[in-house]
Amino acid sequence: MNLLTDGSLHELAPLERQVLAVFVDGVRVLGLPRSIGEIYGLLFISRSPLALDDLVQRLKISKGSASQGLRMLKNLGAVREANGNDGPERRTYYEPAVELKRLVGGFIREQIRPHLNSGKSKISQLAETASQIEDPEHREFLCDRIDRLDNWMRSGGKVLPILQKLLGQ
Amino acid sequence: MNLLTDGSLHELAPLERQVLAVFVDGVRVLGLPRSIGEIYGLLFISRSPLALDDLVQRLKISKGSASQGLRMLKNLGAVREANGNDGPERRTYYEPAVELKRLVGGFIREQIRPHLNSGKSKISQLAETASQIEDPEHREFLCDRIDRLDNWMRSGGKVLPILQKLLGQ
DNA sequence: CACATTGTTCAATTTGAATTGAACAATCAA
DNA sequence: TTGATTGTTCAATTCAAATTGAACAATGTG
Repeated sequence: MNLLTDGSLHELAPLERQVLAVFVDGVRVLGLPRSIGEIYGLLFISRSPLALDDLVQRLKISKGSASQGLRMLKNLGAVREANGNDGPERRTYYEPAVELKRLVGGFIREQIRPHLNSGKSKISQLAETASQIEDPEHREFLCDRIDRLDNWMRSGGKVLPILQKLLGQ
Repeated sequence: MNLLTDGSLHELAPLERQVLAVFVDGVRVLGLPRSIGEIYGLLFISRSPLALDDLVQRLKISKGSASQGLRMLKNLGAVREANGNDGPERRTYYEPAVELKRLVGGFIREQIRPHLNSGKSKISQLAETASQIEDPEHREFLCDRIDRLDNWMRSGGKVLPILQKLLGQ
């Protein structure tokens, strides 16, 4: 039990609620679940790192959600374990990564790249299939479209690192 | 009734199915509904423009879905009405916009910008609220974080047009 | 006009993803 | 060892978003 009055047991303040709202619909745009926004948002607006239990109590979510949410945020590199500030505490505390560069990088790596890659392999299959069409005119049309698709993917792949660089301040 | 054998009444060919699959999970990454991917995908891989009824029959979706899907795609600028190829046909036929630039532009305009804007206004409210916190240390912390949030938004706003330009070939 | 065709709207339903909660590890302390 | 604390897993449930389908425009045709 934490003896310091750090507010972990209180209800959310109005300001905190508003911040959470911003993050909740921020992550929805990115196609991530609401709880991810709440967890990251609360860490973002908290002065000291929080443990899983703090999240459960203050956000009124289940341990399961908190655990899974933290895992995803760790994978995204959006959250890290706070290195033990005082003695050998057992619980692990988390703090947010607040550099836009890192957040964007993690999102691209975890959410965008995999889709781009699986897309590319699907498309080379498509090209194969299309090249075997009988009717020459139809085949030409299909190959043309698939080629276009392939170019989209390439463009995407090229733009991502640039994007990352631009957002690195 | 179309007398040309353009395949509108047939089942989807394997190749078409594969293309749809690519688009379906393409749009899922963007947080758009599956039907959007199917509709756009079928238009993309069809040699001639299709009418609402063609979509209903070939994709086996309801008229409602097709209508709403086409509306969204029109708003995104991803689909346009095919200008009457032959006489005064009553149905309207649709064809896909295939320039990446246009697709990205529409998505940014319709899906990203609105969120950025509403986010900005929420954040200026937040800054207001935070500046009224009593405790100076806490206030400073909060203002700092909110300022950071604001910077993220600005960065986003600046990067979008660059992104658009980069994808314009 | 009556009737057919094309398309829209929106309440009801379905579906898929997020969340819960209970059982289960794992780690430490007495 | 037992019990307390911290965290994970996953089947069951809940919930929000997408889809349906039926009623309703709108437009053309004889």
